[in-house]
Amino acid sequence: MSGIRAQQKEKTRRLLIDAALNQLSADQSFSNLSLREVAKEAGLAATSFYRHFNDMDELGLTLVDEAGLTLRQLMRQARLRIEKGGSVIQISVKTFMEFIESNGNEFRLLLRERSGTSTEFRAAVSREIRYFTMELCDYLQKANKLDVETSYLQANAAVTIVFSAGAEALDANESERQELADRTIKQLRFIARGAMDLSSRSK
Amino acid sequence: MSGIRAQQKEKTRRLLIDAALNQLSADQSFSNLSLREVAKEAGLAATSFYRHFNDMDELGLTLVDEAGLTLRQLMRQARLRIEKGGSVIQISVKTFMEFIESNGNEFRLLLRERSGTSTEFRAAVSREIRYFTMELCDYLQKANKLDVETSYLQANAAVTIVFSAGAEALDANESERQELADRTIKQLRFIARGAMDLSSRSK
DNA sequence: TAGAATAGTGTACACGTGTACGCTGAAATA
DNA sequence: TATTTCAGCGTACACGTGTACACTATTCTA
Repeated sequence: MSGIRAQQKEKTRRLLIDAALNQLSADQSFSNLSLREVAKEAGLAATSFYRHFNDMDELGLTLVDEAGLTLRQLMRQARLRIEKGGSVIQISVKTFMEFIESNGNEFRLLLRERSGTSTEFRAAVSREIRYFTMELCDYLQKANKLDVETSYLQANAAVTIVFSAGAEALDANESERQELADRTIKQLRFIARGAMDLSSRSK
Repeated sequence: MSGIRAQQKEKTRRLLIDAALNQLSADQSFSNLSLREVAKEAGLAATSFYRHFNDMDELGLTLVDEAGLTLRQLMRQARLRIEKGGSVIQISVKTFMEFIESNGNEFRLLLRERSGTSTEFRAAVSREIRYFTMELCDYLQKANKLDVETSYLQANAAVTIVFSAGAEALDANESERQELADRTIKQLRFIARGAMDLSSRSK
C-alpha cells in the first residue's frame, strides 16, 4: 500500500508548502501571499491548490506548525551543546541567533501572525511559544531548584526578551547582531539573578 | 489668515484619520484597509482621499506618529501618579494596561507594523519605542543612580516585557488581564533586582 | 480487465482594488 | 468685482483576486 498516487500527492503538497515559504520575506507577509502566486511558484495550476488545502489559511497553519517544530528541535540542539560545557545563557542566545539567520522567514511568520488578523493563527503561534516556554521552564526548575511560579516567570520573561531580540536581528547587520546578542545575554542575566534573589527571599 | 478653506481641509483630514482608526480592529490590520473603504467611512468620494494623502502609507505613518504621542503622554500621566506616592512598577504597569484597554487599536497598529511588511513603518514604530525606552532610561538613571549601560539595558528589557504583556492583554478577558498584570509586575521586579545586583557587583 | 476515484488543467466569472481624468462650486486673491 | 485656486465628485479603466465548473489522464480497486 505504498501508493504511487499518495506518494505523488505528498510530494506536490510539499512543493506548495515550500513555494509559500520561499515567497515570504521582509517585504511579503503570509497574508499578502495569493493562492494563485503560490500555486504558480509550485508549478501548478491555480485550481489544483484545492486538491491539497481548503484555503490559504490551512496552508498557513501548517507553516506555523512546522516553524514551531523547527524551533523546538533547535533547542534540543542547544541543550546538547550545553551538556558539553559552557554558559547556558550564552549558548542559548547564540543558537537562537543562528536560527534567525538561517530560518528568517519561518521566524518572521511566527512574529507576524502572533499579532495578526486571524484568531486561529494567533492561537497557533501562541501555542508554539507556550511549548517553547514550558520546555525552558522545566529546564530552569531542575537546574536551579526554583519553585514552579518563579521558574515560569523567568522562562516567560526570557522567551519574550529573546524573541524581541530576534525580531530586531532580522533588520540588523552582522556587527549589530553581535551587539544585540551581547545585550540580550546581559538582560537574561538580570532576569536570572532577580529570579534567584526574589525567590529565596520569599522563603 | 484663519482660512475657512484650510480649516475645513484640516477637518476632513481628521475625518480620514479617525475613519482609518475606527476600521482597525482585532480582525483588520492597517494593511488590509482599502483606500476606498476609508474614504467611504469618512463620507468622502474615493478620489478625494488624494487631496489629503499621497497614499495609504502616508496616512498610516501619521497614525503611527499619533499613537506614539499618545503613549508618551500616557507615561507623563503615570509619572504624575508616581509622585503622589506608590510603587513605580505597579503604577506604570497599571497605567499601561489602561492604555491598552482604551486605545487598543492604536496599540495593535504599533504591534503589527513593528514587524510588518514596510521598512518605513518598521522604522517609524521602532523610533517611537526608542523614545519611550529613552524616557524610561533617563528616569531609572536618576532614580536608581545606575550607570548608563545598566539603566539602558533595564529600560529596554522592561519595555519589551510590558509591550509583550500588552499584546497578550488584547486577547484576554478581565480576570486574565489582572493575572497578566501581576505576572508582569513580578517580572519587572526580577529585572530591577538583577540590574541593581549586577551593576554594583561590577564596581 | 472494466469501472471508479482523483490529481491536475484551463476557462470563465464576479468582485474589489488603486487611480487617471475632467468637472463643479465655493473660497481666496488681486 | 473678475479671476484663480482647489476640495470634493463621478466615471471609467485595467488589474489581480478566489473559486465554480467541466474535462483529461492516470492510478486504484473489485
